[in-house]
Amino acid sequence: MIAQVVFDLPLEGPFDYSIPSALENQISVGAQVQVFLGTKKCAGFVTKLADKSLFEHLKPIKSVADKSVLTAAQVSLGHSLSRYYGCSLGEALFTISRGCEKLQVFSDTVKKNFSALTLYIVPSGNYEQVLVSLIKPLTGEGKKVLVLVADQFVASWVEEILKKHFLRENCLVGTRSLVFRSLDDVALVIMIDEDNLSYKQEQTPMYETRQVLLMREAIEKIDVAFISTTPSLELMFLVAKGQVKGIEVGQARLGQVQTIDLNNYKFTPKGLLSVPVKSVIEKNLAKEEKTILVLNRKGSYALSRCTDCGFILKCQRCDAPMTYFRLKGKYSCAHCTFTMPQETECPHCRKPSWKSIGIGVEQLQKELRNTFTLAKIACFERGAQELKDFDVLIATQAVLRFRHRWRANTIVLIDFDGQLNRMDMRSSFNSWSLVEHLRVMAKEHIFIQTRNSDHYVLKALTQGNAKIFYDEDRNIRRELKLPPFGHEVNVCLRCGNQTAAQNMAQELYGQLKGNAAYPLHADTVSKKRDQYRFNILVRGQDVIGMITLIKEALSRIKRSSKVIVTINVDP
DNA sequence: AGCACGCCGACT
DNA sequence: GTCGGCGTGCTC
Repeated sequence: MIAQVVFDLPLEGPFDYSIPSALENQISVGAQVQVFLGTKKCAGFVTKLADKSLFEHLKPIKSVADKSVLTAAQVSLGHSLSRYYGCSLGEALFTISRGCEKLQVFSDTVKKNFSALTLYIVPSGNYEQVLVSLIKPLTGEGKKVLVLVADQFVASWVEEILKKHFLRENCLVGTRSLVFRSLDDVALVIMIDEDNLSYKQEQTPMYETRQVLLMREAIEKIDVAFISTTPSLELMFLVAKGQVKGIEVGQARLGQVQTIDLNNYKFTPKGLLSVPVKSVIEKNLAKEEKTILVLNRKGSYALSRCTDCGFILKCQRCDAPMTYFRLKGKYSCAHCTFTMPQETECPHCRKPSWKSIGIGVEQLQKELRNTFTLAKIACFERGAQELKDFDVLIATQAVLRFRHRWRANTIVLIDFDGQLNRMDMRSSFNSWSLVEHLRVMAKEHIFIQTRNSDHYVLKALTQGNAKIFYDEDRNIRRELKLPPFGHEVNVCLRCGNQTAAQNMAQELYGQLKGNAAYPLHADTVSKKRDQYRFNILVRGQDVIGMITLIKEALSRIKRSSKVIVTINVDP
């Protein structure tokens, strides 16, 4: 008997090893073993047992780790992950294994006869009743419930709710990697806010938690309940197809959304605050009510440039302009840690025609201080766990972490258009979803400053009608063959040496271009943290087919060891 | 990915 | 003469 073993490396494998008779009864598919790969001792997982090998001299398995045995279902999930996300089977299995490291519990297997997928749409954002009604029937029977949450803030909110209603510790609350835990003793998986962006892993394998959960459901037949304020289009599509049952719970309340059309205030002095917003802040100050101004930008200015020679200050390590921080008196890069001291003249031509342009938090702060001299104005800091006392708060969307604990009278979106007009297929969803979540925080009103009042996102928001948004966004995505109607796979090649990365990208592009079935285009040249990046985007219907195609193309070209290749499905 | 092997340039 | 740079290719 021989064992086929895979490693946590970008190597396809598997590698054959002989099984010493002393270890024979400890080795099974899913077992973790220690072996020598080349000269190094490595941990690996057994993926198959076979009678013979094509290799003549096999190394023996050195030892077996008694814990971290993967279940058959987890190994099966590993295959699905590696096929769909283009990582090696070993990388997939080690990702799964790390995801349940601290949580491996051995208890009775829960019998499952069928599975159900349900989406609870809760426009009010209050999930307490749904959570309790889902979990209550399962308590006292030794069955466990997994609750997947987007971040630590939602985790502690959910834990508080559970503590209030249930005594027994039969719920496990955790972020995305909890999706890999063994489900043998689990009766139900609840995924909260599946549309949240932090459910996407940004390292290999770049998985999407919702997708992994659906893969697991297909393999293991487990009940899954999604609870969301603004479900993703991907999930709504499954509801429309009848694969997921959709249930709307309650009505949206609070925050009425109103637009402030900036086109109507052309002749007011320039600044970030429109006349109606100023008067609302004033009213709130008089009533001692709080106002939150949302502006999704850090720093003062988007970029600094010379109005004479046109020179733009860029980061030394990245192909991106530097952001100016007026209060700190320096320029800082959004992509790395690089900073530079403030200049008073053009660093290139030394003329005084040196200007910083764009809008940001610091400018808004200055404008507020000048207009409302007596108000307590605070800025929401990124790392902040608590809110300090204020009358007017300037915040990025990170302020949403307080949405279940805390409310303001009025919320204003200062630069909604900047948000909406990003050239990104998800910018419409993200803008709409942001406001829908902010509604939970606003006691009275949400004001949106915009020049695009006719945009379907704004119509959906002001009319409080999600259907307007979903219908229009679905049509656009269908037209452009974007998810859920098609998929994108991005292959990124990065290297400190520009020509090395470029040559390999060119060669790979040549290999993929020949395959006429897939429309394809090479992407922009940019540099991040001293690494040059080239992207090749493949679009199509069948993800696994595209991944196979890319893998074949990669195996045909000669690979420079310095160039790092990453595959991102639906980035 | 990590490591060995191997083939060219500047040093005691 | 040797130390060490990194380009190439393999790991059962």
